[in-house]
Amino acid sequence: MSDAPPTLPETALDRLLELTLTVQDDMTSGLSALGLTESRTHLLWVIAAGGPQTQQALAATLGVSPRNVTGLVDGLVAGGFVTREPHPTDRRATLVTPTPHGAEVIAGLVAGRRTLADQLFGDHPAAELERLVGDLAALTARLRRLVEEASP
Amino acid sequence: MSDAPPTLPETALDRLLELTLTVQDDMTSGLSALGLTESRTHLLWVIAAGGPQTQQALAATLGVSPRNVTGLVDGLVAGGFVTREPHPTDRRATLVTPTPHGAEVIAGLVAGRRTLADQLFGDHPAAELERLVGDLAALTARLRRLVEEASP
DNA sequence: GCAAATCGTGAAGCATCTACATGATGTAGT
DNA sequence: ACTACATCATGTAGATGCTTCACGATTTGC
Repeated sequence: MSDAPPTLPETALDRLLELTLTVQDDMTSGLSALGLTESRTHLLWVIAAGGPQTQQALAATLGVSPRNVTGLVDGLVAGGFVTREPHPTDRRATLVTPTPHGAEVIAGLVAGRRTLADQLFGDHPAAELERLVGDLAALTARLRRLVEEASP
Repeated sequence: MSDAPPTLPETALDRLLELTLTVQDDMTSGLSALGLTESRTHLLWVIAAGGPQTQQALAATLGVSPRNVTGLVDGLVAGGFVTREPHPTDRRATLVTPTPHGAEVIAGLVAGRRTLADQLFGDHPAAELERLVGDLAALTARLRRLVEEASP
């Protein structure tokens, strides 16, 4: 097929996409060993950060439909990671609450995150790391702006 | 929940994950407008790069099961992006071949990739870009090594 | 030739996601 | 208080992406 040599910006984008895929792989492979999937882990992580929440709140935070949260919570309940507790004041709602086992797994995830971060970035000089953080943040912000402009 | 302030490496990892998710969003939103999904686009991209191929070859390149490729090609055929042509020498195999419309879409994807790359990186000085490319490549290589060590 | 490997796909199943409909409950307005 | 309307979770139905196992149709190696 017609092969123009990739420009430098194209190379950068390709590397970025490659890294994206690799990060994805790394996450999922580590998670499946714990009996977790990526989506369910994301939900568990949100609960870890924000405490027991209604499924509506989780849906808003995760950016998915409330119906989908029902399914994700079903899976986490089946795995013994969380329970559905009655909401103290609203009988329509349930509070998705980590079990002791779920809390253990969350602690493991937090520790794993730190370990991975150290393995990846631990030996970088602080100045260089801050520059990288700034680069990544700037890229993210720019991408978000592009997405919003495309679909207003 | 217990909130230790994130370390600098943790911040870097968080930014990386954030960027990963944003890239994902950007890709899928642009693609759905074309009637494509990410997986099917990935397959189309491989065909664009390597020409008409058997489904076995596509499965190997994509890293998925041959059975899955059957489904992806089904979708692309239904959308008029590709056809299944008989293999010239092996009557068991089919050559997944882009239609004229599929070729157009591929050309659009190539152009879109360049546009996005320029929007994201076009105004970075070349030296800085090369440094970023190096950083991203090094991160990818390191991650891959970690994945392989974890599951040999 | 004949047995073994290969190609594509049917069948069955799981996970993520969607939109729409429904019952139960909460809230606000009159 | 009673009626509307909004909200919470979930049943139903369907699209997509992925897997493994089984099977018929070939090709290939000996």
